[in-house]
Amino acid sequence: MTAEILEPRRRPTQERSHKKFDHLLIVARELLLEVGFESFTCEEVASRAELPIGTLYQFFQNKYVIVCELDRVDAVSVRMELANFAEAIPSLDWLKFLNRFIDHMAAMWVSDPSRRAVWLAVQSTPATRATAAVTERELAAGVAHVLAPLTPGTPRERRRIMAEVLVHVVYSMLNFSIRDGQEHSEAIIELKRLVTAYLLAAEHA
Amino acid sequence: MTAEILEPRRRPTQERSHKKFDHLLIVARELLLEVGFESFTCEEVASRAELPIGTLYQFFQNKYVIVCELDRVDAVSVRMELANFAEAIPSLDWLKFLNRFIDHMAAMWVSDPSRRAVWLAVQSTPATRATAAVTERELAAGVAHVLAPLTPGTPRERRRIMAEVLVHVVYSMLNFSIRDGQEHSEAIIELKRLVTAYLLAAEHA
DNA sequence: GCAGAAAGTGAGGAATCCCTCATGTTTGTG
DNA sequence: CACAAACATGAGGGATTCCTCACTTTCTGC
Repeated sequence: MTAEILEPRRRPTQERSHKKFDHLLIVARELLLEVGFESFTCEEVASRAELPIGTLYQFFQNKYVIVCELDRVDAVSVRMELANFAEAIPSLDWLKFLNRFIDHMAAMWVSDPSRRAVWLAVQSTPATRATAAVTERELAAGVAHVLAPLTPGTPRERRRIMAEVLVHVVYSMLNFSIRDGQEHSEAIIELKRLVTAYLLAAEHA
Repeated sequence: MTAEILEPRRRPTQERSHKKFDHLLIVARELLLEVGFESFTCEEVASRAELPIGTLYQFFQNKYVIVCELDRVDAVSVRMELANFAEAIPSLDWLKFLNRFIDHMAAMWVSDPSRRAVWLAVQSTPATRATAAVTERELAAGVAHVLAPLTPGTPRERRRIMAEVLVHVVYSMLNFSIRDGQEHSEAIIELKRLVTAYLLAAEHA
């Protein structure tokens, strides 16, 4: 049951294709936000990017690979933000830390709606879900790493699971908070309550 | 922003079509579990049901309507179970009540994997998501109703939101717990911890 | 038993998508 | 400078899916 990870069939080495590769991803992201994953086609991406379809297929076997790549890009960005936060914030008050980070994530999803579109896309088919699960687990590992010095009492394995649950719940509630096309900030408040209660309970256990 | 609800174009009144209607739904559910929503086609449903394609289109405009109908069926079943539970269990210990009900839901998702397939399907496109959101909100209203006598201190509006969050988180974590095609019971344990902590925190606030 | 409503049927036109592949061009390197 | 590797291109074959619509059959109520 090794998850087949969807990767671009080829990554550019030369500058010229590098630009095309990146441009395709930018256009793909816009299109995804605009039409949703179902109506998202490779042909339309190539056409909007004003690149021949053959060029797109040089890099991406199909649309699943494209959205997985977009998801990976977003996850990298989240991991970087997480690292920044972890460095900048006095590490003792980890509850405040998490709450702020959740606010930050929510702000990102609002300011850049394509993040949600990408997340929804990768969740929507078995193949992309499997790839996204790996990406999500790596992210969770990062979260566990940040949490480690702050919750020394928690066993390693337990922390791993908690981090995975946290990541999953945060994404799922972020999604929930944007139902009907606009932000519902109460949902974010509840998310913070939920996460806070969960972590406090774990600490006292 | 009134959500367009996907409904069958016609519901049977006569017995003969009633049977066909139900049979189509049964077959559709099997197919959905087998191939996933993307590869799920009306033609294949009709073919497996050994009914002409025209008959299917008598009832269902397209595949989105079919999965929304399946989702509705499942939601009705959950509401009934919820009512049963609410009646059978001594109502004082509502935490135990929720924990048991979550176990029950998990058991259902394990014993009937098509439930997850249906849930995933309705989550995967904008149109079905909107319809499913309505169904989910109705379910949440039911949960709020059950919770009401048990948490008299909580304001009505707050309880409504909490119920919606609960329902959303439970489904999302049920889904999480079945990653990779098999149950991960730790995830269910964490779900119960999460929900318990959330509710306790709300009670003490 | 009859009229009108409900239900049943399936061939087929229209519309996409997918993605390869044969051929030509550019770039990097020894 | 020459050769290999990387890159670029886009026409088109193959495969699906969608879903209507004109016509027939069955049922139901009076």
